[in-house]
Amino acid sequence: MGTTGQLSTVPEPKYWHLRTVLLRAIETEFTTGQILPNERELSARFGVARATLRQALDQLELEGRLVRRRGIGTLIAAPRVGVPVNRHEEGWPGTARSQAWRIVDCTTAPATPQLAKTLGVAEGVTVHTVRRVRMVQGQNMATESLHVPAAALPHLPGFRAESDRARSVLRQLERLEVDGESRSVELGVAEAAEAALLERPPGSPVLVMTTQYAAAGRLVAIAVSTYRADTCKLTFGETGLVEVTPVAASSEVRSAS
Amino acid sequence: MGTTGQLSTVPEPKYWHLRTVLLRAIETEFTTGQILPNERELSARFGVARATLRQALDQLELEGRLVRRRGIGTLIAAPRVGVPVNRHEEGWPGTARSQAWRIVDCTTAPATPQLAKTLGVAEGVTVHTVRRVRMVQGQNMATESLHVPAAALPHLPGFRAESDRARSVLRQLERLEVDGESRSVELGVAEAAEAALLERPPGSPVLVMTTQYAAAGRLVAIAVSTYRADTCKLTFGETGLVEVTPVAASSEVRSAS
DNA sequence: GAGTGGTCTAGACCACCGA
DNA sequence: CGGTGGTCTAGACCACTCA
Repeated sequence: MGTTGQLSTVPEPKYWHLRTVLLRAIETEFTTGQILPNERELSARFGVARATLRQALDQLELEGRLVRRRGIGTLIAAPRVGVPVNRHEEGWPGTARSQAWRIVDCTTAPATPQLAKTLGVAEGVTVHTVRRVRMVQGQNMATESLHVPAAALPHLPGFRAESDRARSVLRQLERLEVDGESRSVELGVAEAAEAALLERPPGSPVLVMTTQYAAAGRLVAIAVSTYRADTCKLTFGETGLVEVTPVAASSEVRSAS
Repeated sequence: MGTTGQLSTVPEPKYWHLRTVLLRAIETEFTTGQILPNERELSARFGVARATLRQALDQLELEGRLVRRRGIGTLIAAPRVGVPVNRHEEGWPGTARSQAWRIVDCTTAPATPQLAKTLGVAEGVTVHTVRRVRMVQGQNMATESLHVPAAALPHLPGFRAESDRARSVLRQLERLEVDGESRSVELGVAEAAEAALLERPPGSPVLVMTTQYAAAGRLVAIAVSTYRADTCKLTFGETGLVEVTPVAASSEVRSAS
């Protein structure tokens, strides 16, 4: 019905058509880990400039279908890893498989205006910040900055070595009865610091998850987690249902009807 | 010497430095909706090729800071809109402000192999697919394909007009006691069909949310939702906590210490 | 050193928008 | 119409990896 005639639409850009062609090739003729022909050969084979070919590869990389390694080549990416982000499974310190998180550093400093506003505390109030990295399948998948107002942890022992203080903060947080959490997810790019921890170049796409933790009706902590968008699929499972097979684009599912 | 000190780190790429400079300018000298100087002037002003400038703008657009409109110019983007994705708030048909969803079409067809596998049904089983569009603040923010095996809706009335059938499917689904849902979120790009519905060019970044709905321990529906990544921030709120002020990159928060 | 992807250039033409 | 962003080209040089 409402189908806008394909007739009136301008010819598809070359790079988009290329992407589609390459995607089909990836799905039918290549397997995970395999190396594509190099960019100069591909661009010659398709009769386009290298920049145009790269535009197509950029798209496929954003979709998580390709991984490009300097000095090596362009590889078929493995399917994205489903990463659970439930508090009681993996998202909260000390619970279950918490060894997946590695503490990077820990600072205790007055809240910046921005952070104070986000935490709902007065500017300059002391805030503990624990930064850690999440490893999944041997890879750094995410970095997280956990911000906790010192006032929320009344029984924190005195000064210690940085790593000990980090552990103390996490332990104290565990003891609080966290009774609510609110999350948001949006697209971002990795700045220099995160990029280094994630072993990716600056500007790499990431999924930024912001989690607010509440205890006794008050906000006690905020975590800003940065997940690699190329290899991660965040999973919010209440109960373990069937595992999700990638359905690809919904339009593809539909178009098969 | 051969030492790998920070000294030897390669100079930052021009486009990345440009991005940082422009980001600072955006935050300090411009306000939402304002138009940046055009690309040719900016590239001249910074002494780089237009392609290099565009690479910087691409990054900022991916971060949701800029919107580019052909024939108009490059505008400062409004902050991302927090879009609730709770079943009981907005994510489920018929509940509360469901008028935010507009039905596009509805098909009833045998399941493709891929869809059958995802739904956990036999291939070729009849499946209803309702496609709809979610509007927020007057804009199309997401498209969704809701797949429901016909067997899960035993009391569906006979043949009807397409829009009536769509409504029947949604109504029937409401009556089921949905007792669990499992979600996943990953990065994707809009294919032609979604792109048109979202009023964006093909290849635009999107957040793909896949939701499995269970009733009586069985999987009764799967929804594949495609949210505009440029303007959306998905919010998974259990309880209405404080609204999340964008914390920006976690590293920025830290670096202020 | 040979081969790879990453960056950058200078220029061209196109599709779209508003006056 | 003139101005905007979108696409595409042909070429150059660099940083990285591996043999």
